[in-house]
Amino acid sequence: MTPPDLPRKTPLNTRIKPDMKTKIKNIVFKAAQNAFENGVLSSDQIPEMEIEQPKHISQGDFSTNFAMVSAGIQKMAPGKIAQALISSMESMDYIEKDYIEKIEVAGPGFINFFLSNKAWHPFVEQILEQDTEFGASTMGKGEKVQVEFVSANPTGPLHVGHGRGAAVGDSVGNILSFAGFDVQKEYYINDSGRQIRTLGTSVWLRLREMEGHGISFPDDCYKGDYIKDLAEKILDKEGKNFATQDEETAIPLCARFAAQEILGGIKDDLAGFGVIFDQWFSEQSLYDSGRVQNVIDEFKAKDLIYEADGALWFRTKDFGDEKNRVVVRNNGLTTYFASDIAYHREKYERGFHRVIDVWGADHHGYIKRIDASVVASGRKSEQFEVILVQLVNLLRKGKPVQMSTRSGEFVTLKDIIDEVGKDAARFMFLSRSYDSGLDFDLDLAKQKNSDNPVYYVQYVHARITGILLKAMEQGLIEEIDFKTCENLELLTATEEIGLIKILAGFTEQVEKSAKTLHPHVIYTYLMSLASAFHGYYNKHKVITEDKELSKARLGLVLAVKKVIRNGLSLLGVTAPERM
RNA sequence: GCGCCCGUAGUCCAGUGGAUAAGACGUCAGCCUCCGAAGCUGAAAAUCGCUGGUUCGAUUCCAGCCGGGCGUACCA
Repeated sequence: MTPPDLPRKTPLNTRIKPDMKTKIKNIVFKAAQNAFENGVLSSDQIPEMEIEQPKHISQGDFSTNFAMVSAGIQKMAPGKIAQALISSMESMDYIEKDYIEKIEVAGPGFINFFLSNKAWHPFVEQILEQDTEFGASTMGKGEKVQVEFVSANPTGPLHVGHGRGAAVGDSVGNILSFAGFDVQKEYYINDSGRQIRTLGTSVWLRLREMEGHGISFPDDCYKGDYIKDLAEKILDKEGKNFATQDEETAIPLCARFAAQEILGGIKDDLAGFGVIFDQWFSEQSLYDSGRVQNVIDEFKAKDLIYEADGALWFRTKDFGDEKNRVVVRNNGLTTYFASDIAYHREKYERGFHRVIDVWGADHHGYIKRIDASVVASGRKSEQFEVILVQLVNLLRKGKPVQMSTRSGEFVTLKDIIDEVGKDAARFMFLSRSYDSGLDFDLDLAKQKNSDNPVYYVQYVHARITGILLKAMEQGLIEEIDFKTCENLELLTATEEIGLIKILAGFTEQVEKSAKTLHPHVIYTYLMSLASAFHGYYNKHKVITEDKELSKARLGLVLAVKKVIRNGLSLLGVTAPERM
């Protein structure tokens, strides 16, 4: 048995993060070693064990299942092993003893550790000092990760579904970045192919119509009013140049114009939603640079692509897909899949070690084939991850709203932002796991009342700002923001220690969120922190006659304010000073 | 048929191997001469879809079934 060395330094007043779990783990290892040396335990084997935080306070701050998982190895009842370890710990001499109030055996053999108040106080100082950096982690070790999301075709405005994808992708990017990854956010523009051609046709027909020509408008064209607006814009800018051209010349011109206009609108909408991409990547550029053709040639040479029925097929079946997929149709046109192969290959060539795509759940059938292309390009399957965001059901008064781009009947993301507000919309989208479908009731979301959870959390921030301003007026503090705090040892109320425990857990939640790629972990965390704060606020006054105690409490609430702000910012939600 | 996601209180959901299943909405009963009541306290409400299996231990993992959503194109 080779337990890690116990730290010799006290965590108090140091800049080192007090990592309780590691310390407790070390104590357990050391105790097991002692017990073995004294002949109490029969084996020095250390099994897979965990240090966890129990759900109930009555079960202590930390607990370990060491005794239970050791039962087989030691051939002893878990309860006896636990008792032996505790005796061993009591005879040990270690610094952390000061911070551990008691250790006891409970339930089926858990060893529960109860920490003293002063073990928690240093966190408040740490938060004040680290400020916007508190909660950050080095977990990612600078690994280059790309998160690609939204990537909606520039054939129409963004709708609610895109909003959920945007909120998820942006937050995942923020969280990974905060967790120490080197993140790039990217939008893939499908500015090539049939849909763009259809867009051009739609606009061109409307243009002809305005010129007084009789037209028949095909079913597969886009019917929304925005198409007419685009046609009018063309008239304004280009006069009659487009409409008088022959069809083959005019349609691509219209397509290009329309796509650029729409993309501009998409960028504006996303900016209004607080989403800024590091890069906008054009599908057409993959054709222009010859990358699509190159990868097809290369894969053909490797017999990964073969010809049949006049088309070219990629052997995705060899990589676990249900069937092989077409990359070049028998009419000579490439499929979307062809450029996607080139695109994903290019991502890794740019140096990303991990590539994360955020897709709507209706695209789940594409995962296997893209994965196949990634593996065929010499990357590992684990380097490609897809976040599948389940669909949003838009409701109005509890009834589903029919939406389609083609028919032109939809509620745009912009509509929602205008009516609900960016913060409320983003918070709503991230309120639950994207593994579940989301019912988005417009009438409910439009309500600017207290039913909206975003106010619950933002209110904490505003409330604390109010307290700090008042404290400043009274001369208790010099600035609304400060880095150090006196008298922390005066924080002894159950609610105060409870609050600090939640604050101390922020980093772990960030890591959990980054590991699982689930932003709603942060949402849940913020709700519990907000709840704990509101409870504390109602029970205790921060500013009291006791100036020394007040100072300590001001430090605590400022720490809460900072963590709320840091957490909200990961979700792309602002933390207002007043509401 | 096959594939992916989901099935936890009246409703919406968190929890993914451990000890008393968390929260919100709704319902009921309370709290503002006092740092912001967009808040707080308390109560009632869940055989964790069903059946097996793995495990000392399963809401959590595995299999089968049932129910819901979404896919299943030489569309994107």
